[in-house]
Amino acid sequence: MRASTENGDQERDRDGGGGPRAGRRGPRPAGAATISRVAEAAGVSRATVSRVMNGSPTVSPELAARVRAAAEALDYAPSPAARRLALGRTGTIALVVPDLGNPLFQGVLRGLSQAAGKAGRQLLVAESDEDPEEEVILALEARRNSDGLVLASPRAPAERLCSIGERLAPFVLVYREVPGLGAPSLSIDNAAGVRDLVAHLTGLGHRRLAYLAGPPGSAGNAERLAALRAATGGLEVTVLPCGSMFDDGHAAAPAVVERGASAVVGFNDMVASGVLTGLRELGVGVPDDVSVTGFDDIPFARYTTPPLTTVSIPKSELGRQAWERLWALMNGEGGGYNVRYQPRLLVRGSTGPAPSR
Amino acid sequence: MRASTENGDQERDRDGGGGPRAGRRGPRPAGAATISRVAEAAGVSRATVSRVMNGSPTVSPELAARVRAAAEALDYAPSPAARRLALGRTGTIALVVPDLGNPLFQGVLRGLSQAAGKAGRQLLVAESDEDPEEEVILALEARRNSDGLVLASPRAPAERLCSIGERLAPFVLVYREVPGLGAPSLSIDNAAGVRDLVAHLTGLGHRRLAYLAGPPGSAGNAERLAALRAATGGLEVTVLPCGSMFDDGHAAAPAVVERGASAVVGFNDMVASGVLTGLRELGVGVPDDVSVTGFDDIPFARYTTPPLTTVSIPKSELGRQAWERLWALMNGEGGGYNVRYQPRLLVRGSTGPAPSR
DNA sequence: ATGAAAGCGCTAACAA
DNA sequence: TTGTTAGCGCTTTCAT
Repeated sequence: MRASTENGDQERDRDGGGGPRAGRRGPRPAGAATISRVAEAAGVSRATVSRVMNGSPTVSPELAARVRAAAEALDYAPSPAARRLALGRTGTIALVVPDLGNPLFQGVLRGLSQAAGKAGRQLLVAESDEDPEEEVILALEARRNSDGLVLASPRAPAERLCSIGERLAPFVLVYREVPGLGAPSLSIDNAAGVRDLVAHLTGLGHRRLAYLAGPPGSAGNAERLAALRAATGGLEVTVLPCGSMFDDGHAAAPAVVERGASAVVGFNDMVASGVLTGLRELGVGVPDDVSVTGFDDIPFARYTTPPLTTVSIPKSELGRQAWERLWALMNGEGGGYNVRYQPRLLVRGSTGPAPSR
Repeated sequence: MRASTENGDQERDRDGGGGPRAGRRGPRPAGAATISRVAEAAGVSRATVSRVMNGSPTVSPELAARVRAAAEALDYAPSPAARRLALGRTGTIALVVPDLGNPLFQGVLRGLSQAAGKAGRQLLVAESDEDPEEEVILALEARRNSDGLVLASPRAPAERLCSIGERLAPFVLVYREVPGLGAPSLSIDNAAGVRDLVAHLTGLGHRRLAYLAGPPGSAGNAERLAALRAATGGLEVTVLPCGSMFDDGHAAAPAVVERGASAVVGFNDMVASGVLTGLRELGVGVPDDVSVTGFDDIPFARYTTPPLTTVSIPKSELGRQAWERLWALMNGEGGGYNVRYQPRLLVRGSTGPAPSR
């Protein structure tokens, strides 16, 4: 499957010891200077070059200068691959998410990328495409190529995660909490968010709600739905299967109307925006005829018509915090407590008093 | 800056040859099986284990089975770090973008991630935060840790890019074309998109346009603006400094009204959506009083009120294609021709006939 | 302060 | 078909 070839480098002979055999194949970037060449050019040992490159203070200024000059002249930079092997450290951390198209994960990606970047770490990203087993495989592989992992795995079964927990360490879990897993978890208090939403809605007089359900199997959806049921004791709640995308919400509009709900609670902002549009197309006024709420506060939520009432969650903060935790873990400090971020209700124009009728 | 420690592993002694010295420090994942241990357990040489792990057909079935059993029992997987060094190949490709929050780059990220993932490659991602020099530094570093690079670098000066072109190879450039750079480029024909937009608008009778300019220094903005000027011979075009985010567009609404433009051409969909909202807040009807167009066709553009007229560009297709090109390049096949994707005009509700007044 | 040498864990010529 | 051996390019004792 792999093309091989390449052999266009002759000039090689380093390795001071004058090894018995010489000619070898060469998967070398063909031109990259090595530590040996620099050492030779500077007239010092490889150890000294290594010391200089790593800023060890135990090198005489003269030598250091000579080495630096030689390195400069040869345009030398240490091979990351060789350092990985020698150091047993990759300088990289990994992020595994189900869907890079989802603003939730984009948020943690950004936060993590910036935090890790600032600390001089590289970031490996993998997308599981919502496949539970794929999440696990990718996590394992990503972890082997990095020093630590941030895992957003809404689908993989808890037991599965626990069974590989040790091989994943150090790692931190985001948007989910798995009891018994030995990793810190950064999650959202979905129930609290839903309660705020429901309180807001009932305060406006709404008694007939419709819930636009997220993808089945999503841990977030399960939590939000359960909280909704718990928070709406005497109320009528219709659960409409929906999804997580604009189009899913859009397609659900007719069903909402048919059920005669006065308020619809979307699984997330995308389905909420979708239903907003769908409702308008159906001639239903929002919020005059029906109120709509979202969840997550994606950047766009402020710009729907009317602007979406939703609960805000700290997406990129999760990424930044994930880095902090991971960093602590990688330094052998404990992972600290789990935290659940409390969402904040954002009342905007898409909700209003229930129509009297 | 780096905490060190770790030393909790004693049991070590491999290396069949019985080397003179023995005790060593050990940055080993503390527990990971090595090829030597598997070889020992299976009673074969390391070479044989390597062969089996790499599916070489030149191993007798018995041996292969024994090796596989031993590997399984020890829970062995080859060290990626060691393979990198031995093979001179990382199994990873890198993507460098200015802003992970921008749907344009998210699109190529997704396309690339999926294509590379399907091919069993890992993906390294770095964000330059719109800093031209940072783009270059990050690109260089990312490239050293990968086998190939996809670079979205709207800011870095062409000469700078050319000067490091060799060290970046193999790589492909997206959303930009740099003559003389020895890398294939996948870009968007911004001028064509703008022409379509202008034709559409003038066809509707618009004569006074306002352009909401993107960030200064953005290559995309420069192209779009130049094309706009070229395409609007006798027309009045006001250029309003704006930016690339929702809020920038939103903030520009008053200026649009003040200039009395009958149509506003947004640098991208985000500023267009922003101005849409801003205009409505000002009591200006869209498209009755003024028409608005965007650029890019981000997922949300269909869901604004009214839905945004824009030009669609193949964001994730760019990512997929980038992988194809990179793959070809990595196999020593030429990079092929540069391609400019032609955007497609999407007429939606945000544009209409110019008011007669 | 500097160098010699022994690996890190794997692959691939080469020999048998 | 299998083993031996020489690296890949770096870091790090240990001895000087």
